[in-house]
Amino acid sequence: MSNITALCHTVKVSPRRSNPDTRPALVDIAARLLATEGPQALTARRIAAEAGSSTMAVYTNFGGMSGLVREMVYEGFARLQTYFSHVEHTADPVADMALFGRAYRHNALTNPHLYAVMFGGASLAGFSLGAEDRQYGRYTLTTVIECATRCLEAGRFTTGDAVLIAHQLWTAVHGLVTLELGEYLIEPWNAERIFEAQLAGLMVGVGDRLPAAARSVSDSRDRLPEFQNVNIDPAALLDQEDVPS
Amino acid sequence: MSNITALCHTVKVSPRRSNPDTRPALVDIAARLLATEGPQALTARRIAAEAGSSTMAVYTNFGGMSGLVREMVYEGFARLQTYFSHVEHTADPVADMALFGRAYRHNALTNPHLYAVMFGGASLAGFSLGAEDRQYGRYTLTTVIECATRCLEAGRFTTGDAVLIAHQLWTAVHGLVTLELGEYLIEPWNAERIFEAQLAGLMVGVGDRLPAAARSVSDSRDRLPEFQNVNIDPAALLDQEDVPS
DNA sequence: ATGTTCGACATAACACCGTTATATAACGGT
DNA sequence: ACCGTTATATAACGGTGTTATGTCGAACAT
Repeated sequence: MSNITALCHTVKVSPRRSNPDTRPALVDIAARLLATEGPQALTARRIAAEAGSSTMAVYTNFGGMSGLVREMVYEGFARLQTYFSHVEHTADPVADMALFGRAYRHNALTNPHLYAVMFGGASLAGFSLGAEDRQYGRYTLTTVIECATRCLEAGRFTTGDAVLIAHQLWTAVHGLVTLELGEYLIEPWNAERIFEAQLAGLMVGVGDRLPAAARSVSDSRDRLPEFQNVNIDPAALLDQEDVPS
Repeated sequence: MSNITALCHTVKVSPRRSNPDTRPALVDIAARLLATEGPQALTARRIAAEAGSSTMAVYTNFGGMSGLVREMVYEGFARLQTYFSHVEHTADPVADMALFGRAYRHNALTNPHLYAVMFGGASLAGFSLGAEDRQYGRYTLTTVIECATRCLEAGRFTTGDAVLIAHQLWTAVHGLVTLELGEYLIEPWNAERIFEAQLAGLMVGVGDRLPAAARSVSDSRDRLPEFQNVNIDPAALLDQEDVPS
């Protein structure tokens, strides 16, 4: 009797919660393996062995390897967002804009494998992100869009709209960073040159005056060392909703 | 006796040439599978079954799957070079420059999987290109560098040098195309807008006057339909040295 | 013309991958 | 205390690239 009522009302009867420690531990191990040994080390068996459990832990906690690399992508965007949160609003919005580009590149060069999973992920484990996952990337871009808006309001940028300009910065820096990360494609010293030229050229291209743009880009370079001290908390993943403590 | 002399002189005794048809057939099948069914269909067993042979054919002809995808990369750069060879020198070098960008994007959007292998190849079959393979990409870029030189000589570009400008165009368009190919990252209509803005902004950013740059970019768009009729010869691979007939 | 030889190809096995079926054990609600 | 549900372990399945082994055919030397 009560069984039937329970079935009709709520089916939550008596589940067994998974060990709350294993899930973050798996993410942590996966992130470490990805950073230290590259994508080929990111296998279910390896991760399970490293965690002292079986491969089933990956499936109960993430539903498969796809869910785990999805978590990696979230982590990657979270780190990018962390860097973005460290660029302060100054009196020179164009310099702030350039600093966003530098933060983006700094994040990619600091976590190259993670960045590769974020955007080249279609190949890893035959996994590709869904539409809803992509929203994380677009949410990250809103910070840059706001900065572009400030540049437009300040009269520094005169061409295009804020969304378009933010996308221009994104695609340009992403292209450079991607080719920079792929070995033997661009020499490292050349990448540095191209990046600076790309940054200054973009500012001029969207309407800023050449001398002012050059000065802003130069100023933003002086603010780059701040990112060296940014503390990336490995536990500060985006999936904090199930890690309440 | 003569055995010893033969050994000392030339070791070429009596090899069995591999069937001259199988190697191009495998490349052709691989290219077709990649284009029609994507990277996950690019397996040794599948290719061998399609060719009616065993997986060993891949190893005798290419030394493994790595060699086969290397051939795919060559094919990809050859197609890009084919498109590049179709941009003619006009009186407006900036329009030619912009057309190179359009040719690059057209090639990537026409052969998306091939493009992904060319630059995202680190993930496919755990294969990454070597330094010598990368030279193909840089050779392809020389055409663009020459065009940038013409722009500089014409006084249209005033900032930077030809190599730097060509790299700026490459990285910018590559970044846009990469994000455009990754699904759900950029809306298609937005990609079009960003590309046009990227193109015009780059020209202005490297020193061209805004109205002239806008006109050149617009003119280059009118020349784009020529690429629709470009005939990509599937047999015109870069490894023609061993296909003498 | 004939024998020899060496490599291309086929078959089957190996090691590894992600995934899943099954059994067992541990937890939460009644 | 019981019982159901679910996490976990073990082992297996189908798939991958790769390799060992054997066969056979084509090209050279005689």
